[in-house]
Amino acid sequence: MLDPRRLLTLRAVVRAGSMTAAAAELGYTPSAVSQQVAALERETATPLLVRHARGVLPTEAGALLVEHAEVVAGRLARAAEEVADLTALRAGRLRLASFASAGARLLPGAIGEFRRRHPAVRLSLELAEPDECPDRLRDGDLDLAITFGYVPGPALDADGLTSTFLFDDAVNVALPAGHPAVGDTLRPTDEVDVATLRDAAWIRDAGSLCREQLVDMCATAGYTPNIAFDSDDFPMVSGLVESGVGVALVPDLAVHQMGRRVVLRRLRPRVVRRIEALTLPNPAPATAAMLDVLRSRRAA
Amino acid sequence: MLDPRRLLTLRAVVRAGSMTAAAAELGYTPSAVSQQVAALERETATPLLVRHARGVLPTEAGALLVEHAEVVAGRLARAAEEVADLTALRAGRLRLASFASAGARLLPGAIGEFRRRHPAVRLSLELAEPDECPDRLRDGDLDLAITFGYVPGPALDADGLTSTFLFDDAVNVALPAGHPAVGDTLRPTDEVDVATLRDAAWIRDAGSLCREQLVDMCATAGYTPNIAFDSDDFPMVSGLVESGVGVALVPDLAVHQMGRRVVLRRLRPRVVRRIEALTLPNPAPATAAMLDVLRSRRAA
DNA sequence: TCGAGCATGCAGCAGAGCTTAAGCCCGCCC
DNA sequence: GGGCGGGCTTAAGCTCTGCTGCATGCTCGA
Repeated sequence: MLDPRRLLTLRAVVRAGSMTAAAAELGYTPSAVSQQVAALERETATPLLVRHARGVLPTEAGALLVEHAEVVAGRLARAAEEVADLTALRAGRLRLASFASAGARLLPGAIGEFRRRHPAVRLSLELAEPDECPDRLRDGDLDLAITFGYVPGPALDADGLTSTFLFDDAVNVALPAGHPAVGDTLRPTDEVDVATLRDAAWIRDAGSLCREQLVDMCATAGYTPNIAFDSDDFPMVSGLVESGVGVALVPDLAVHQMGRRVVLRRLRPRVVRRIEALTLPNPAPATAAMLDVLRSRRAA
Repeated sequence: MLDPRRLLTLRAVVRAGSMTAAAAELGYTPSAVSQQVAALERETATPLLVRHARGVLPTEAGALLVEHAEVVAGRLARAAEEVADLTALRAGRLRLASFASAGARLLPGAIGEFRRRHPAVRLSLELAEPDECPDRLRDGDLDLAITFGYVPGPALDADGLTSTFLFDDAVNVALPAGHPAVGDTLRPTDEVDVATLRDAAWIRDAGSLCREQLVDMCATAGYTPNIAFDSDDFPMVSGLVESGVGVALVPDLAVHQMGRRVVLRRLRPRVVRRIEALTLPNPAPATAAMLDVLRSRRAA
């Protein structure tokens, strides 16, 4: 394969009409240009320029190479330009993933803000559970994932990834209005002790992290929960709670999906989901820009 | 503009899936490849690869650059290939020029031979007088010109060009059968002394070199020719000679265009046209190949 | 005949870029 | 769980490409 550097030098020479003029354009001495061309002629074993009193003219082979050099130069320029567009957020894509409740409550605002700032970036969003996100980020399937981890609870395996704390999402227990474990004495500000729910039937969020979290929480309180139902849909959970099938854990982010006859109370000991944005370290510009948006909205 | 070398390295890395594998392909150490990629990332101020336990994957910007690199690599390969085709005479063009009588007698055979040897080379031929050929060669309008110069006579201005002697084309005088300067005593092998044509009317070849040559020849013999007619068409010259308008100089190459009632005799002192092939020094392969053909036919 | 402009060759030097060696991180296997 | 191996990175050093500066040869125009 030919040396692209020399090919571009040849192009400059033919465009300029003389080695001296090309050298001036390229910021070299005529000697350097002459040597480059000579090397290319040696490489191709063909004369590429006919030397002239007033400069040089390309031979057939020279003209052929210049045509290719034009394409190469054009590509190099376009490549640089497009990468610059990418870094300046005048182009590019951002592939987001999030768990369902953040998708409904947190992201719409952030995405709106991002689109306002960087309208040229193509956005995509899909739902994904926290535990599948790290691998998909590492595989290059995703750029940024909104995940959560329970506190207390095991940390997510985010080795080699950068996690940005967004906020803590408090977890409530959802109870039917007259639940026996609650009685009539409950005041709106009261918390419910996990231990008092020992005999409750549980309606459990089917998300893998949430499944484990319920069991862990009850284990800490000294019992194994009686799980009556698994569901991944909060409106359905709401209906089940309302109709007295059982109680459920409902984080703040999903509260708006609960019917109004459901009673929501904080837990004691406190349980929160730590909401985070997960990215590769050294993220691409669009990803970094979205992190900025998320951070700025956390502050607000 | 981006460094094409580094761009191609990036391409190799992404294709290979790891820097180490790419280094092996390229014949470098992994360290060298890593430095190249790092330099490119510095140059573009953008991460191009995500580092992985089992190798690397391109980022969006990296994939973008690889696409461009593919085009560049393709062009470089095609360029090398096409130049190789040119040098191997599997492609290319050869622009010939010649004066009229060589075009009719010398070139058809040579061109046939050339086409047999190198059928892929596109040939073109145009008529051109010897004195315009050097400049057109130097300007790159022509690749090879068949020219002639009279001997004795001034040499053609072929500065900076290479001339290849082909053969000498003897010049005859064409006379009407019973021309007074000849009488009835002329035998077929006789020569005609230029001096004896002092009083002849001349029909002159209109080609610039030939115009001058007639005057020079007569001046050497001590007189100024009486020019009755200028023509650039040998059949017409033939007719004029036959009908007794005058005499004319006719080189061997044009003898076949003379009518059979015209008498042709060698001149004393001898006059020849030196037939040459004119090219640039260090000619392109197709041009060199045609020189070979011309030389080989000269030998035969 | 001289001077200006251009290409080229040579000597010399600077720096790009390679190699070697060591380190670190990650995943795997015993 | 700890050693191990594959892979990327960094630092130091060296090689060699490729540039500069200058002298030369050439052509053309005055």
